[in-house]
Amino acid sequence: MKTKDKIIHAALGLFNECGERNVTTNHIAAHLGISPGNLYYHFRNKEDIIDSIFDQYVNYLADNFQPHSEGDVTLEVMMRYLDSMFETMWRFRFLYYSLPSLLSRDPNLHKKYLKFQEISAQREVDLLFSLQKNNVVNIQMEDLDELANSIKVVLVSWVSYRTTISKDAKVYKTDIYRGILKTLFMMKPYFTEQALVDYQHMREYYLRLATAETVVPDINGELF
Amino acid sequence: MKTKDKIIHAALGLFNECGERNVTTNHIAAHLGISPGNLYYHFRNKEDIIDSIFDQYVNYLADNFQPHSEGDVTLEVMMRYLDSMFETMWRFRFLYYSLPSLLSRDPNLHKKYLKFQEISAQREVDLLFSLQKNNVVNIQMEDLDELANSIKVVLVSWVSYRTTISKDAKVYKTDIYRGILKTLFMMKPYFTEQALVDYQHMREYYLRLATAETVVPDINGELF
DNA sequence: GTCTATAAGTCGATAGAC
DNA sequence: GTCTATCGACTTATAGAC
Repeated sequence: MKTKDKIIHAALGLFNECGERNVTTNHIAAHLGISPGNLYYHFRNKEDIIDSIFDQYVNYLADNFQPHSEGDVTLEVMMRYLDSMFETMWRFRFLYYSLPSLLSRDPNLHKKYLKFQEISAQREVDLLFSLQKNNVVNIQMEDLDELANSIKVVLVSWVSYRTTISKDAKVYKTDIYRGILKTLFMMKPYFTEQALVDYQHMREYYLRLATAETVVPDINGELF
Repeated sequence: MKTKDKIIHAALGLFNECGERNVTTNHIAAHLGISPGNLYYHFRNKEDIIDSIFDQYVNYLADNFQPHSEGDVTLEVMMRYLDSMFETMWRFRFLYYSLPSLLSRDPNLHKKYLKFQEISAQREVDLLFSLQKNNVVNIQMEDLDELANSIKVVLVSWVSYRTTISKDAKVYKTDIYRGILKTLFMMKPYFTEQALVDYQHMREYYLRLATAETVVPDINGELF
């Protein structure tokens, strides 16, 4: 792996583990066993590193999200979407750990973020609309946008929320499944009777994952 | 006003306006026209200032929240509760601007926060339960806790969320009313038919407040 | 209580040799 | 590409005079 990629990789791992504000360029260099000067040969500054990670994040999500086939959009398709969203947020969780602070310090990143949010908001509305057409949900048209937005709020806030109520101020993988359960629950009042059966199955599935024994993250496993 | 109180007051204003991480003890002192040494005579360190503000926050909420009378708990009572919650979060919005970062740096504050959250969570469950008894909402018992929790997630995340989607990375008072609308919307599927009429009225009321001309906050008005 | 002055440390970033 | 060495800016916090 090239040094530039190594830096991005190490930075992501350390940011996720310790929070971006607590990780200096010196830390990243030391962690890789390279000099600070070398790091600054590859990146103009710390912001530059974060920007690169954000680009990876957007690409990662684009790769892992199959645009829903024009066929039937079932609850399962919706779940795959939420799965992939939460999975990505786990992988890049430092971004959501203190998003306001991150964005206020980097207007360029903020612009990119807003653009990205606009796209995913539209995608969620589309998904709900398709669920509607397939009789999975029954939502009044005037409520559809707002439900999609409510789900989005919980989605982007989840990592941060779980961090605040965690005794050791950390998120674990099981927290992610709880997030999926939470968004499922928010859709529950709108499910049609036949979809409610599927809801119960999915709920049980994610509940099992959410209550699985919490594995203390291994920093080496995280980073390499 | 005593110097100690002046410091707390100025710190709160600056934290809200600029974010706690961007405000140093020197900034606070300079803003008040006192010396850094003087500030450190009154507070051991910055953490000490934040802790004092948090205590004010808890007291403020305790004062402004009238424990719901044992009489009828209507939708209006619930709204007064949400009103006062959001109002408090506006007044102390810097706390929610980057809560995870704040709490991870101050374990003592984290403990206090968790205790406080536990109390308010229980209060929200109680409120929903009372609404249930008064035929305002109709919620299956197994869903009551989860709905209360969902509302709480949106509540504590709202300031942060609105900051991220704001073009200038700031929250305004109108954002607060949108937050109330959002929590109202989350309860909507559970309202009984007669309560839905009240819902529409309240929705219109807060919608007017939310879409009122945005007033650019005056830093002097904020601080003095 | 309040001030001035400054120590002690951190962090981002660069210069210049190899 | 990588290293060593270091600068400058900023921040917290304290010592000691008034």
